[in-house]
Amino acid sequence: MNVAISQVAPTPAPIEMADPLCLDNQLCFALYAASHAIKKAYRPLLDQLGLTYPQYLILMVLWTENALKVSDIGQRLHLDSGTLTPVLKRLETTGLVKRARRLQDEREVEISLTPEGHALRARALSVRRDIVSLLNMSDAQIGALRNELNTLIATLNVDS
Amino acid sequence: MNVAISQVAPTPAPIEMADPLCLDNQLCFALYAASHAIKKAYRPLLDQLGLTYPQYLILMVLWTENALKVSDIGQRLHLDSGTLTPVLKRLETTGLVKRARRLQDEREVEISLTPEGHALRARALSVRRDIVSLLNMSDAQIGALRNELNTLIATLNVDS
DNA sequence: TCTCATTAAATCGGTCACAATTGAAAGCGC
DNA sequence: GCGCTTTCAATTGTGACCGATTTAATGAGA
Repeated sequence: MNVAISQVAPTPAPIEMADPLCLDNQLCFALYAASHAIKKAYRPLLDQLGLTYPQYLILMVLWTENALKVSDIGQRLHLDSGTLTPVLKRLETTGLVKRARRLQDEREVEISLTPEGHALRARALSVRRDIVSLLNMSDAQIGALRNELNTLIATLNVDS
Repeated sequence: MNVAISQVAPTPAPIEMADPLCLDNQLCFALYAASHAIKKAYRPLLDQLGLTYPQYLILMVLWTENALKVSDIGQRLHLDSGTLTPVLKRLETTGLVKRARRLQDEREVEISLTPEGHALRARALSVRRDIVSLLNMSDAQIGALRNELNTLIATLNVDS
């Protein structure tokens, strides 16, 4: 499509086929770009809820299992406290979650939803519907792709 | 798995199946996690080359087409100057690329590889080989997944 | 020629992401 | 009790990302 360089090409070198370092041949770049593309698709919808994408993921965890330790959330999202702590503080500031040291073990901080955080779930459902319709894929296709990716993730996480 | 086509049982489902906001049911999270997992797999290998993952992507573009404008690189990687400028400056600092205003249009900055930048390509080839072997997938499987993702990216980028 | 709009890159502010370190709390072995 | 190690969250420093704005150069029109 837009492969043409506007300038006069000084080197008409023949394109090597299946260049192993060509961007278009990279699964890793496809993952990178797809991840960014979907974040970008979510942004305008999540903006209306006052959420960023990582914040939405954290809430999704909490909507399923409320009152988790920071490390539990981290285990589900594959993130550490260095990433989560500041994001959780922002969610606390916007009034969607509470953070409290556990009495039985003061090292742990329990994250739980406020009523506002709970209430946001309903609006998040419509966000998800909008995204699914944007994807232009059947539920089966979505599920198949998701499973392929989950297999890949498992492979990479085992022998890291 | 046991998604019943039949009518809903008299009792409301004890566990809601196919929770639409459950993390494990999200394609978007699978993409997010897979993207992070592959970045993590690259990190120890790229560390040996003194590169970060985005820097590696930029070099991959330049190994295919040298001497591009900032916006050309941005178009290929789906990134803007706000992201690229600082990364390109770091690549300049480490001596892998040069940045120079174009004489015929002083608004444009041309990015080109230094000899060191060119030389790094050989070592990058072995990085790619290591990653491919880690994936535990055939070339055909990798290509198929890549194509699925590229289709998804195209869909999302059209109707943004 | 002199505006005026357009374009390209850079800048700025805010948010993630992660490695490495810190500090506090808990558990242990004696 | 008393050290020693482990565990958990927080902190720090670096490097992306992106939206919005700014600055400089170009091009078009009156």
